[in-house]
Amino acid sequence: MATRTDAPTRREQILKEAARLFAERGFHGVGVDEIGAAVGISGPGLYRHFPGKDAMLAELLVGISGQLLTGAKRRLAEAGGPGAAGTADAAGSIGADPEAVLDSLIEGHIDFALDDRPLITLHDRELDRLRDSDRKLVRQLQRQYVELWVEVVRRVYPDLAEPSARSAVHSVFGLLNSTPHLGRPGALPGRARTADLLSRMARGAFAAAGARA
Amino acid sequence: MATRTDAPTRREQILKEAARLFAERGFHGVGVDEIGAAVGISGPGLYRHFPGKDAMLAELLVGISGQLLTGAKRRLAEAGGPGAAGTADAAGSIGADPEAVLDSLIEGHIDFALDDRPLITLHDRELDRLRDSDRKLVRQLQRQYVELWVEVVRRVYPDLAEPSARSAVHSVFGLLNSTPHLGRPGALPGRARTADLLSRMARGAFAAAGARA
DNA sequence: CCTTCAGGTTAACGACCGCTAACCTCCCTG
DNA sequence: CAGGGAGGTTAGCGGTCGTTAACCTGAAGG
Repeated sequence: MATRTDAPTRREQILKEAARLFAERGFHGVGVDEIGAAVGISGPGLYRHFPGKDAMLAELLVGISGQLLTGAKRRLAEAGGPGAAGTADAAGSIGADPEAVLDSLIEGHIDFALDDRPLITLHDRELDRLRDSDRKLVRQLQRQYVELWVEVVRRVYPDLAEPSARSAVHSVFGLLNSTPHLGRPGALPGRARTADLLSRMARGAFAAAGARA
Repeated sequence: MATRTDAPTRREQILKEAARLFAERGFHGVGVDEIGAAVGISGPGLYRHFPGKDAMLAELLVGISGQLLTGAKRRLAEAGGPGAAGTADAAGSIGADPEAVLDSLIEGHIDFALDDRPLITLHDRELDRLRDSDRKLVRQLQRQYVELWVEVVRRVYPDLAEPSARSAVHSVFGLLNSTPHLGRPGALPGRARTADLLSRMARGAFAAAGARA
């Protein structure tokens, strides 16, 4: 996957601006004219690229969920190590150092939360505005992502019962997804420092959850 | 403050149902007719109790912020202990055991997050839909609440710089406010167990943030 | 040079929504 | 037993919004 250097397509511009506006004012609070204006065209011109306003939200949410899940699976496979390359199922490849895998998952989620704040906001806020089929798809991707985390967490903290582990995972998501509330980017003590703080807190939260539960 | 035993007034019914609907589908996603239907009257009947739809949201958000702040101040004063009753300013009364104060703040926030889930959802989601004056008021109350936490946290972890402490507080709010994602009430391992888990995780997160920062 | 098509434009339609107007009906009170 | 206010009702207005229709334009291709 080479790094993108070419200019973003009009479609991508639209998705990016729509994400920002939806995050700022909510799906119903943004009109198609505003989205159009944000990319320099006006109103109905959007319909050359998307069949409707709903479709933009759907593509955003499916993209987010898929990206999170894909990234997590990749990290899990990598952390399995070259020695475990032959392992068939991803779940089995958590391997010898589950703690490193958990750290990697945390790091990946933090990267996403810091780099795509509007998407993180949408991700758990506008899900109910989707058509039934899209919503089911997104929920399925989200559930897989959660279950992947739960498995890793339980590998690190075997005493943690599954319902508690799932609650803990959701809570840590809440912690990591708090980045939109951390002030405008620039008021932060630096991206690396913030990422480090979040990572330490997430690990600390899990450790506290897993201690003699 | 005696415990309420009398029936809720119509106004209170409306606010409760409006909070639930706003949390479920967003402020713009709910019509006044639906709010009316939820309390057994229909549409414009609401205007006998509120000057407009905006006013309902405003009252909800101001109420939430005020209630959180008031509760926190009370806990801080109580934890100051009877011996510190003469202390003038609240900030000065954190007293001998700041860790106990922090635990109390956490407990209070958890109670709120578990008992009033729709309000917690609204609290950081629909703030921008308010009139300017109301939004300023809510933000001011929220900021005071945050600053109160920051002071206590820095008392417990003196090595933590202020920006980091503020980030940590916001992150822990994210953690505690994740309760709406924890599944329908009943799928949880019991309220007390959930509260305990959240409390441990919050303390663990703060501890990890404060360790040699 | 003519055609085609991607990607725009403006006008306008139909639905919905917040809110007001006008009216009705108990229930309490002097 | 008047009467007045609290708390409803339905009808409807005005504005907004998503979407469609009809039209335009510049660049690529045979």
